[in-house]
Amino acid sequence: MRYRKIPDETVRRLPAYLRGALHLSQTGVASTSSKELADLVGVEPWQIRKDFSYFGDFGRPGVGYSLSSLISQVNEILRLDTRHKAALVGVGNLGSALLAFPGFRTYGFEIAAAFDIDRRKIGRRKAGVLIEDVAVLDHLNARGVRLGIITVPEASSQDVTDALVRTGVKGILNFSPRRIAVPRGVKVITIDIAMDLAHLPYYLPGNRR
Amino acid sequence: MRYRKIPDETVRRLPAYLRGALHLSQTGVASTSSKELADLVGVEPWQIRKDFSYFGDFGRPGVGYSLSSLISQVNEILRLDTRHKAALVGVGNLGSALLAFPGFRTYGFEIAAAFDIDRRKIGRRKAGVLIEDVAVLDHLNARGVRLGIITVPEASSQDVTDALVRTGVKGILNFSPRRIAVPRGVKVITIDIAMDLAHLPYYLPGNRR
DNA sequence: GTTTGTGAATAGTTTCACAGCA
DNA sequence: TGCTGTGAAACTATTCACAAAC
Repeated sequence: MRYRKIPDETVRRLPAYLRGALHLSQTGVASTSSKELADLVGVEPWQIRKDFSYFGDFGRPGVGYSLSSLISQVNEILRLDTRHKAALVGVGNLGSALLAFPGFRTYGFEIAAAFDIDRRKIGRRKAGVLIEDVAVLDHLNARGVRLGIITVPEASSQDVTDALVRTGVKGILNFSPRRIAVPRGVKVITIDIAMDLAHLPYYLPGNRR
Repeated sequence: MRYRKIPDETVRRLPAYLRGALHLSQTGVASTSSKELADLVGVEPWQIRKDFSYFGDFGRPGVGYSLSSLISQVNEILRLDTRHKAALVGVGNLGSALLAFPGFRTYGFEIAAAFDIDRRKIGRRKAGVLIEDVAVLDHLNARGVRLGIITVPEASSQDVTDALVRTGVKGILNFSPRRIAVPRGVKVITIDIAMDLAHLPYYLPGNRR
C-alpha cells in the first residue's frame, strides 16, 4: 500500500468497525469478511475494504479478517490501545447521564473527574465520581486527564473551554450549542442534539423539495 | 437560480444558520451579512452564500440579509414552521436528561409523550411529561406525533423502532449504539456518543499518522 | 471458488473569483 | 464601493470492477 492522506470520513467510521468486530468476537467466532462486517454496521463491503486499505493489509484474500488482529490494529490506529481519562464539566441533567453512561468503557474511556459550579453538588458523588469545584479546575495534566467533556449552559462554555485548555486538555467533546474557540493543536467534537434533530423534518415524507 | 440537487451537507448546516440568525435577531439588529453570520457559526462566508443559493435569492447584493425573512425562509425549508411532536422511549439517565432539555424548543420541537418498561416509572411525570407503558405504544399518529426519540438499551432498540414505525412515526433520533432497520420513507438520525468520542484520540497531538 | 486490495471512474462538496445589483 | 449569487475549478469521498492471493 502506498501512502495517501487518510480521509476524515474513514477515521470517523473506524469506531463502528471496531464495535462490530468486538461484537462478533464476543459471539466466539475468530474471523469475519468485509461482507459480514458491512452488514453488521450498515455500510457496503467495498467501503470497509477501502477504508482498511489506507492503513495496510488487514485481511487475507479468499479468507477474510482475523478478528483479534483486526481489533488490535484498529485500536492502535485510533490510539484506543491506551486508556483515556476525561474530565466532565457541568453535572446537570445531561452531565449526570453521561457520568452514568456505560458506553464510554467500550472504547477505553474513563471519566476520571467531574466539576460543577453549584455548592450543593460539590463534594457529592455521582456514579462514583467526586464532584469538584469548577473554580479549582486545574492540575488535570498531572492527573493524567487529556480529554474534556463539556455539558454546561452555553453562556459559560467558552470559559470552561479556556480552563480545560489551560490545564492541558487536548481533545474536547462539546455538548453546548455554541461554537467554542480553541488554540491550534486542540481538537473539538461538538454534539448538538437539538440541531441534529432540526434537520429531520426536512427529510419527512411530504416535503416537496 | 436554476434547480440543482440540494447537498445533504447544506441541509445539515441550515439549522446552525437558523440559530445564528435567531441569536442576532434577539440582539435587536434587523439585518446581517454572510460575513457576520459566518463568523458567528464558524464557517466561511462563501459557504453560506452557496448554501442559500440552492434555495433562491435570500439577500440583496450590497446590503445583506434581512433577518426576519431569512429566519422565516429557513424555517420553511426545514419545515420547522409547524410544531413537531416527538415521543421519547426509554426514560433512563439519558432519556430523563432529554425530557428536561430546553434546546428542542429552539426549533419548535415538543416531547409530547414518554414511554418506559419499568412499572415504577409508569404513571409518574418527568419534566411535566407523563410516563406511559411502552406496551401501549400506539395511537401516536392520532396524537399528532410523527417523530421518535430512542434512548433504550441496544437490545430493545429494534423492537422499539418497529413499534414506533407501526404507529406512524416517520423520523427517528436514535441514541442507541446499534444500527436500526426501518422501511423506506422513515428517516433515522443516529447519535452515538461513545463512538463520536472514540475518534478523538486519533487527532490528539503526538499521533504519528 | 472466495475474498481481499486498489487503481480508475464517478459523484459530491468546497473554494475561488468575479459579474452584477444596490 | 459593498455584498450577493453562482459558474468553474479544485478537492474529497464513494463506487466500481477486477487482478492477485488464498
